[in-house]
Amino acid sequence: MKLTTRGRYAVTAMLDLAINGGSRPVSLADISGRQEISLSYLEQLFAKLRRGKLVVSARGPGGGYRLARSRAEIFVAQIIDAVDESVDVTNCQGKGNCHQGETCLTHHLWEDLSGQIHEFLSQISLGDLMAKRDPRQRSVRADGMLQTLSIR
Amino acid sequence: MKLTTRGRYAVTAMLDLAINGGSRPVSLADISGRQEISLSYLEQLFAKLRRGKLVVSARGPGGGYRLARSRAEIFVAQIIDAVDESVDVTNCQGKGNCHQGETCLTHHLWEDLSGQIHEFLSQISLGDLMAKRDPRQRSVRADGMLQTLSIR
DNA sequence: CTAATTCTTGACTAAAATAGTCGGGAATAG
DNA sequence: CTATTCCCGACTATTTTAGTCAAGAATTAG
Repeated sequence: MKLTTRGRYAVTAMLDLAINGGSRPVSLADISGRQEISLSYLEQLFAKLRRGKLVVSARGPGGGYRLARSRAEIFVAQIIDAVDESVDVTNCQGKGNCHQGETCLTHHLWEDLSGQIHEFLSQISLGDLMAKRDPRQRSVRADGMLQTLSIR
Repeated sequence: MKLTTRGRYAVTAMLDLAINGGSRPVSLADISGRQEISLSYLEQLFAKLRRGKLVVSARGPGGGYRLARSRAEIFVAQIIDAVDESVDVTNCQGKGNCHQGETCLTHHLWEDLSGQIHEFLSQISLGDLMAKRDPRQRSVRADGMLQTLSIR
């Protein structure tokens, strides 16, 4: 898991789409104007988001992009994964060298943490962010069920 | 909140320190060897970690670094904050322009999410990562108390 | 049909961040 | 004294980020 400015742009743009996209598509020019992200850069991002099946496009006048599914079914982790191809963290990729070394241990611990962050962001949908009724409430997936946990 | 390779290096190095640091300090040369991070780069990272009061140093032969406090009192968010100075996300920094605009809305939502990630990483200590008795158990701070939540 | 709109693609570029290098110091243990 | 280790600043190479440009394809409005 990586969390860069590009990922932030992507989430921001998708949020804009979720907010401003009703029945009709939203053009990149509109998003560019509202979010102050260069149009060409948005084009690059949306190419990846489209490949990631998160948005669908419509060309021609009145065209643009719309979410590929409902706000509740698009999660932050998916957006970031789509635009930020993940890096390999280990330097002994299953090669089995550095066996029992501290190297493997810390790398494993990091991967574990990274996985937890990913899991965390997999629980937050665009709909959750928009709803935001009570920011101190968050839903946590546990054993397949959704369990509401109030934090802070 | 940003999560880059630099932050990963820092957390990895701090984990190494937590694991290999007993009573005596650990030299950067040792960490460099184990984690395959260049010595000079580690020096830069540890300069920041020291300024962030996360480690203390000891010069001379047998010297090195040790954690500034116990493993249980050093949290991942603190490490990342120390080495990855955060960026400002908004483009209308409280100036009040773009009032009521969609721009402010999405930025606010992003900041909110970013804060949640930060809060999440503020709950995980080096000790937690090391303990890792059952990776499916994680502690979540709620209302000042620690509440154990089993996930997945 | 025509023209304007909008996505689509690829190549290129500027700027910033990342990762690493180098060389000289200062403290300190043995 | 001397080897070790942190400390510091300047410098550099590489990669990533962000943006530009240009040509083209699909589609809709009129």
